[in-house]
Amino acid sequence: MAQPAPHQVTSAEDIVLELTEAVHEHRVSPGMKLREDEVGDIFGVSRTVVRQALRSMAHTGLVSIERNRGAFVARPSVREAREVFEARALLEPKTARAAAERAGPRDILLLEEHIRQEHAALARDEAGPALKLSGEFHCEIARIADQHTIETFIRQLISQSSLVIALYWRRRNALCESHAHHALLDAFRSQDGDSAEELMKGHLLDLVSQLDLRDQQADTTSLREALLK
Amino acid sequence: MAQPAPHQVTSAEDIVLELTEAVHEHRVSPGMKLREDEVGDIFGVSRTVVRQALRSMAHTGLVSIERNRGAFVARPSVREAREVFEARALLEPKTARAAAERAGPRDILLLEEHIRQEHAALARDEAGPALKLSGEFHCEIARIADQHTIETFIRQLISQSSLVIALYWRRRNALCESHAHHALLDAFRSQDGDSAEELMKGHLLDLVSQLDLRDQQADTTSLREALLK
DNA sequence: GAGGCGTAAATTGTATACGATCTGAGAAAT
DNA sequence: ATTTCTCAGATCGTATACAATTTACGCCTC
Repeated sequence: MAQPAPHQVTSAEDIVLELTEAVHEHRVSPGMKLREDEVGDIFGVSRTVVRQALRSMAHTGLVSIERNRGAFVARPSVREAREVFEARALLEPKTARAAAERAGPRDILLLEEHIRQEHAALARDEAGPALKLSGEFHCEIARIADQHTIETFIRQLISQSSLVIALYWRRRNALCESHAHHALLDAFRSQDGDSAEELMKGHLLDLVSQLDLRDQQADTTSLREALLK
Repeated sequence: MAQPAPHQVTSAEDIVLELTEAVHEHRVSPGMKLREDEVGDIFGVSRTVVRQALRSMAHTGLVSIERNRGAFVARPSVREAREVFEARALLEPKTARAAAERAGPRDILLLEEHIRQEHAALARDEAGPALKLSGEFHCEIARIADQHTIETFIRQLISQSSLVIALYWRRRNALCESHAHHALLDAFRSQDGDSAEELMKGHLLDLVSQLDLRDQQADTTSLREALLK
């Protein structure tokens, strides 16, 4: 039953990383139950450590914990989905500006390599990994801006965006993405903060426009939530 | 030894609230050690629950946990202090705009009452409670803007600001604060988003300008950090 | 067959136990 | 006197044990 761990992990942080990657790659879906024993068996640790990891992920909004009922991969509501992208709209454009103005040759190379990997994943038709890479591109920009606090927030928002996309994405093509990332890279090359800020703003609007965020309360699991919340 | 809890608490979240309030009111100082069984004795719960609370607070940046060494009230570096206010500068002005445009009579009354309490605390010369209230004013604005995700971020930043102020505040007078809050309230009354945004921007710049953020690496505890980080 | 009801199994919440690591005081060496 | 070493006490990290709660299945009633 308990098949050996992906690679033997020891700490709670390792479990967070494994589970987070699984969410980002859409290998686990919103709403999926995360039983403590089960996760513990998979990674070869006791529930103590699993609980740490799950609570940690609850903090970043990837997991929602319901008392006495357990942990589930979060299911952002339409409203939460909107809020995530509104928060991104406040943080990311200005961060892209700062990053563009600071970016060194080393950063440009990293971003180029990153975009190459995105293309490669898409070429191989691996939607999950492509999506994860696409998110990491945004995190990378925050890192270049050298704003650790903001980077933490953006990471969190990217994570939640991954759930939002799983729930509300219209088409299956993520092709538009790479164009936007390419354009950003150009702005970085010429250290053009203005362009970077505008491009990021537009990119985020583009993403939202591809979502289907009409109110759709009724759902399999949401009855309980509708009555209790 | 173990004197009865402030009020008997049961859950980890209660401990988080108690400790957070203590930090906001500057009853505990940055760097203070938080031993697990000491905290457990105070609140009458086992280490299991205390650890949950401490890890939760580590996530919001109020506590820093060093493996095998324990939890401490966080000591933001000068750099982190700057980053906190740069993040606030990205989030709060636009949030104040949105709040001003949405604010209803009910919200105005709440803010008025809030400012009254701030004054009262200052009049009684209770610097701690006054500071806490001052922070809550900002949180209240985020709440009025009705952006839960952003509110969470702002709460976190306010918490950390509390630590920053404890470490880097120049004067002891927090008088300027209430003027700024009053001006914001006026903007809210007239639903003037533009003013609210500008006032908040200025208010934050004002706050930073009152901090002493010169590099001052050398410190009692920072030697370890300097070598390990 | 549909809908409650009750009890047993499953699952989470909390406390305790035990091993690992760190801290600090005192002795020995330079 | 200073430094280094040693060892006991203190503290943290993880696993396990037990209590509280929820879930699920069978049973009864209609």
